[in-house]
Amino acid sequence: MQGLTKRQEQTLDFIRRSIEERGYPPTLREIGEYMGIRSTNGVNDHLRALERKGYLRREDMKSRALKLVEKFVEDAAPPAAKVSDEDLVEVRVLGRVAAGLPLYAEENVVDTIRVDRMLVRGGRDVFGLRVSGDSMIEAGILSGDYIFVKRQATAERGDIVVALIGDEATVKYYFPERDYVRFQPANAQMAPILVRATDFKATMLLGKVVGVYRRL
Amino acid sequence: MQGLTKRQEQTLDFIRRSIEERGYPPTLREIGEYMGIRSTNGVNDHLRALERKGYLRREDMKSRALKLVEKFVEDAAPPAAKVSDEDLVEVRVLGRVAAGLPLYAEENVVDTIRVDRMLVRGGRDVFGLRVSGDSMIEAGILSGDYIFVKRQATAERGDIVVALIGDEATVKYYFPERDYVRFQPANAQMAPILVRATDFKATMLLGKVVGVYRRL
DNA sequence: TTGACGTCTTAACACCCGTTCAGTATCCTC
DNA sequence: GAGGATACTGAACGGGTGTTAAGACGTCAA
Repeated sequence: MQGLTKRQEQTLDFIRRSIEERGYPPTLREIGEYMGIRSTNGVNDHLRALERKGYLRREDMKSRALKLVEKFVEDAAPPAAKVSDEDLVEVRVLGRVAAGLPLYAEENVVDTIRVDRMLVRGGRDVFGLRVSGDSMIEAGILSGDYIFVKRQATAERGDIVVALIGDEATVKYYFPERDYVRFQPANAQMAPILVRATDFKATMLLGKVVGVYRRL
Repeated sequence: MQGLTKRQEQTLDFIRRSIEERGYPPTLREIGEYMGIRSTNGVNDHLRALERKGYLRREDMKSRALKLVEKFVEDAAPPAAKVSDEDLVEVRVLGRVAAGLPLYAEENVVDTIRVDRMLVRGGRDVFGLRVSGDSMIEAGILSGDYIFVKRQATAERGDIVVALIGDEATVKYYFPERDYVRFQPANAQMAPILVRATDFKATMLLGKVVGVYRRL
């Protein structure tokens, strides 16, 4: 009678992991989300079973009041690899690309996010933008993605850059040619933008894209 | 500067004891009752102070989501002045997808990176993987990208998931059909992988992809 | 004196969360 | 075939809970 079913064991495992990794037990709905159970009652059934079989204790009407019965607690000391704060970079998200924006305005900071330096190599002079449009879809940059841009006025041929073209910031491949600069979309249905070399000023280049992030 | 006041220390002690003795952290009102504070906001002030000084971590809008910062559980070394960590999530990068890997092996942690919670909504149960291959190229996931995976044993139709198929972890779209589960690549040149429903076990689903990162 | 900080109150709000009820379906055993 | 676990869905209810606003009081340093 003490045997657990597969689902019950999964439930118990999840609770155990939650306590170990987060420091506090999950709610019914958190368990349900992990297990793919839409109903809190479905989860409750599992908890009642675990309680009845002696693997778990609960207190009525309290959130997260789950306690594993001692003999089933695994005491595995997690290493908790510590990372120093010096590995962090603060990135200011300035706005949307291809949206006609005053990029340098301090007030325009939409958000500030922090990521590991490992992810945005290129030092401290990096800012973030939100992408609008499908012009770089074949380079794996979709509408809605965040891009991390290292501020620099020059770029290598073939880099993905953010450029200010006619008061609008856009993301494109950068191809300097003999008489003009070609800003090439990564989308077969879109034409490149050509800027005459004489019209091209370095200040048009806002920076080089060093990272892409997409939330799903 | 970083020292605790008498009340703050009492608060911290109570939280510590609550976790040790009951197995889960207290609510604001439980703390208030013990401390003789009638107002949840009074308690909140203490918690904010403890958080700011680095003794405690909290998650927004969650009940009992208190966690003692580990190094203060035992020794009382003063905390290094740090920017508030409350918005950060630690993600363990476990290895490469499509590379035949023992995913759960503790030794397999390739790296630990920290990103803002904003970027990986889905809580703490998220791990990272490095992508190999072009099977999801049309979904904007390229070879070499990092993906962030929320651990869960089920998924919705159309989700991008990480699944264990024949000892290999792969990233695919998830389409459950009547008699089988279809794992669909986002690449017109690749065929879907079909798994008979009778062969399909929930443990094959490692999680759902909640984020993509690419370093350029 | 002013200002920053710690401490706490009252109040209101909105979401979180466990509980319960009413079903459906499958599998197993007697 | 009846009965009993197991494993859910869906919905509703009500109290639990974190959050925020606005303010009061005292201490301590500038």
